[in-house]
Amino acid sequence: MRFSHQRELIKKVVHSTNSHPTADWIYAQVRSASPKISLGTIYRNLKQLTEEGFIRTIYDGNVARYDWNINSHHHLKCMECGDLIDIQLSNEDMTKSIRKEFDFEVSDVEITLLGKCNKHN
Amino acid sequence: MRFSHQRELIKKVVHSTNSHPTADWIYAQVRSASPKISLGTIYRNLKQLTEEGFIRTIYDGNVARYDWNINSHHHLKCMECGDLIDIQLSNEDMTKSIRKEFDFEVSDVEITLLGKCNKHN
DNA sequence: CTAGTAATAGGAATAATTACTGTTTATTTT
DNA sequence: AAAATAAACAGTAATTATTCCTATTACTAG
Ligand SMILES: [Mn+2]
Ligand SMILES: [Mn+2]
Ligand SMILES: [Zn+2]
Ligand SMILES: [Zn+2]
Repeated sequence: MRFSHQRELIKKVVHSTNSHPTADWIYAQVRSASPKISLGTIYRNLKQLTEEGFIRTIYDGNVARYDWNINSHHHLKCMECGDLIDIQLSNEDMTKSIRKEFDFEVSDVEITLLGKCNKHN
Repeated sequence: MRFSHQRELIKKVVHSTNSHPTADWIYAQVRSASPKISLGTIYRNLKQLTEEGFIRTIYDGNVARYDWNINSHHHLKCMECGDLIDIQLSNEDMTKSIRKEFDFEVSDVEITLLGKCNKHN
């Protein structure tokens, strides 16, 4: 993977926020620093950055979001405001018991817990 | 919700398979019984059936899939063939500890475990 | 039967994402 | 350092999934 100014910017933007941004949001941010960038470049690089392990892609309903935090963690999704909140759940036990019971080799666990966050009490 | 022939067909198709079909697949099936049906009708009714609790909508990456099984359960997703396999995980403990720790009221848990199913050993 | 309302078909519109093409640019080779 | 090579880019078209709109059809209550 060759160096690219655009990719560095994209990486920086993803790493700058905790909000699990969409491609579109990232596009808007990167644009202010590099106005000629195209959305295709955003998507292409987000995919590359994911493949190289610099960021993670997560799915929120039917849109992709990007996460600087590549450590294994999960999300609480508020049904009111849509926020995704990071959460840590040990999935080692799960992985083991699933290998045994289902003969299925788990390599990644995607968990989203839907509900209401404390802003809506 | 008034009776509709089309909706009954759609419900029947979803209930006829364990494969967590997409709207498109359902469309193809329903079409053979009711060739004039439109994709809009499929989506509208899938949404209604979900709202009324006859089926569940689940997200597989960025496409919606539909599940006749409305009981709380989760899925193993094979990264090789894309199959979704039903799995039961008790999420009561999880829900409780999250209420305590995050002040977040969980109403639904979406879990997808990505990996390889036993077809690929 | 007739009015009112719910549902439909068909197609247009939108949103997210990917693919294509000619041009630019980083890196390698001379 | 200049030329050659190949990766990356911008711009745009195409695709895919989904929703929205409109005129038409079909139940249902009066
Ligand atoms: Mn996260
Ligand atoms: Mn299922
Ligand atoms: Zn919230
Ligand atoms: Zn498989």
